[in-house]
Amino acid sequence: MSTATQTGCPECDGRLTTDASETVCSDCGLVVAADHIDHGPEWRSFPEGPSRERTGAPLTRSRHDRGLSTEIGRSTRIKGRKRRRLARMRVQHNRAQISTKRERNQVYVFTEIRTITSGLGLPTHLREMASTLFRSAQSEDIVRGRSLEGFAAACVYASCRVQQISRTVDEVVAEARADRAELRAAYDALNRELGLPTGPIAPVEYVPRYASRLDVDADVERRAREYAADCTESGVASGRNPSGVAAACLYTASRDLDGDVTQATAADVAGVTPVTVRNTYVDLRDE
DNA sequence: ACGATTATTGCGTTCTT
DNA sequence: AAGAAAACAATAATCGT
Repeated sequence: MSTATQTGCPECDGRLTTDASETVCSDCGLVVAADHIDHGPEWRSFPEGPSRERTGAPLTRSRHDRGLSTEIGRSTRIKGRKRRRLARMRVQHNRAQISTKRERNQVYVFTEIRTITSGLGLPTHLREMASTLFRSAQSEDIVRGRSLEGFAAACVYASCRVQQISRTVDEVVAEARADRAELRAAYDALNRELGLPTGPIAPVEYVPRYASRLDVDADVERRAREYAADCTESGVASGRNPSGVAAACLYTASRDLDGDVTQATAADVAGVTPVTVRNTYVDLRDE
């Protein structure tokens, strides 16, 4: 799903490779399609205000009923038949609560998953996978005690990992209502309890996207892809942040061909530091 | 919880203009 | 000569397992 070859690039007739969010020409680097905007849930459609939320604040994170629930009290002053009727009502009410809580959580998480996936320009099937993942999480009872926001983000991130689609944690968090810690807590739980088949993502998967952000020539990108493949081969990439490796490959390629990419700018698009780029660059050279 | 990678910071050096 | 970029080093934070 990561590499589809169809008709040629409108610009130079080169090969088009499609990653989850962008269709990029491998020869000239032209980004053919990169639709990131979704006109989904309404709070996202309102630009910056004091708060994007239209509803009030008292929704507590990580309490599964989100702070909104109704209890039927137990009064000692009511006796007899009336009392037993109340007890029955309480039982039924609570049962109803449990199922609707789940549903409410689902609706909430699904909409959140939707805004994240569309913000990242991820395809529909990935969104569905993320949603399914959350259902599994619910039925395995691992949601309790962790934030729903974290799960929404984690389900998206996990789906990317499983499907070898290159998105960093930071990129996901940027679109999500969760922070890094929440994502990780949920992601760890997901991995532990569900045993996801998540391999590391190959650095080469990051190259096209970063290449277009850096606005480098097509031959630089092509060379960077070769370097990325080498890194995976030779073990330079193993154990390292694939995003950083991709940045180093782009830097090296650009340097080879007298491009103007500095370690700092390469590091910047990949969300790593120049030091990281430099270290991988050195290792890449010595191979 | 551990070991390895990465971030951060600061600093003397090399390259560019 | 001045400023930017690349290099190096030490410690703190974070990641993958």
